[in-house]
Amino acid sequence: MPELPEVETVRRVLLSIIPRSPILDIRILTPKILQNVTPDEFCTRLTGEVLEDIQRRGKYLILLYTHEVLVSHLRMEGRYQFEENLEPTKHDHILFVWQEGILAYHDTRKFGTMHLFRREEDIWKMNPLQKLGPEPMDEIMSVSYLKKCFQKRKRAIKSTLLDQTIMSGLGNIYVDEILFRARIHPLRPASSLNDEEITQIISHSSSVLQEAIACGGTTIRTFAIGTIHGRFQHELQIHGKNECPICHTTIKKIVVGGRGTYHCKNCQCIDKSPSL
DNA sequence: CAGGTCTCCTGCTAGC
DNA sequence: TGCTAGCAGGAGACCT
Repeated sequence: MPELPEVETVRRVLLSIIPRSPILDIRILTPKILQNVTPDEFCTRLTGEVLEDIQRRGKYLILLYTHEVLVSHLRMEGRYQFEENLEPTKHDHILFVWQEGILAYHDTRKFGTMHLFRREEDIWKMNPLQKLGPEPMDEIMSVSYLKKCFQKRKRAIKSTLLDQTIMSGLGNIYVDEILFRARIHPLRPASSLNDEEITQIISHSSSVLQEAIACGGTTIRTFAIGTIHGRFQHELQIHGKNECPICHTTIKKIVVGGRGTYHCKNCQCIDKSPSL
């Protein structure tokens, strides 16, 4: 499933393959993907537009066209595929048509979303971007910032790190990896973390994401984004594993905030006393 | 405001 | 072999 590193990879690939010519036509096969505009409005406003740039914030793709901004979230299984001659299948929902070919938004579970804004609108003050917190590698990310966020939160650190309004970009798999590297139990109340542990979280969040971005960029086929296979899955230490790579204890899978959560009960102690 | 639960959706799998 | 119930999960809605 696409998380920040995958979205960043998609951003780079889309930048390289989307034609810099006017969109000739748009076909909406599944209207529910569109969040804040009608299908008619979406087609009218984007037809004739030319892509200028693509940005990313957290897991959102931000496509800047001449007069419009398309904000796309891939959720679980969303992906884009560009082909010269594309015959839509049952999971293709939105088609962007150029002289040079067709870009299809493909999403088996239809969880993905698209928002459309005008360039003059301040998208950072509107949903869904307005509530996003800083990314782990942003300058304003600091121990004092997170400490303040964690202060009144008694909920599990795992759930807290998945909250995109506090820190954006982390998904289920990466949070497990970060907490394992930081040796923090996923059920620890966020408010119980000390400065040293928060420092560890920031540093591992940043390094896990950057390693994953570096891996994601290596195995892309530039002609079809639907077939990205990142290398980072081979670097996972805890998520989906059976045995702890450090102490060889059997890894526990529990449910935290409704999310499958892997941790080593030996290396990631529930109380603060060091277990190594 | 914090936080828990439900919802969306469909492919996959465990169990019969 | 074939069927079905249940599960997975990001983020927003809704309730306490």
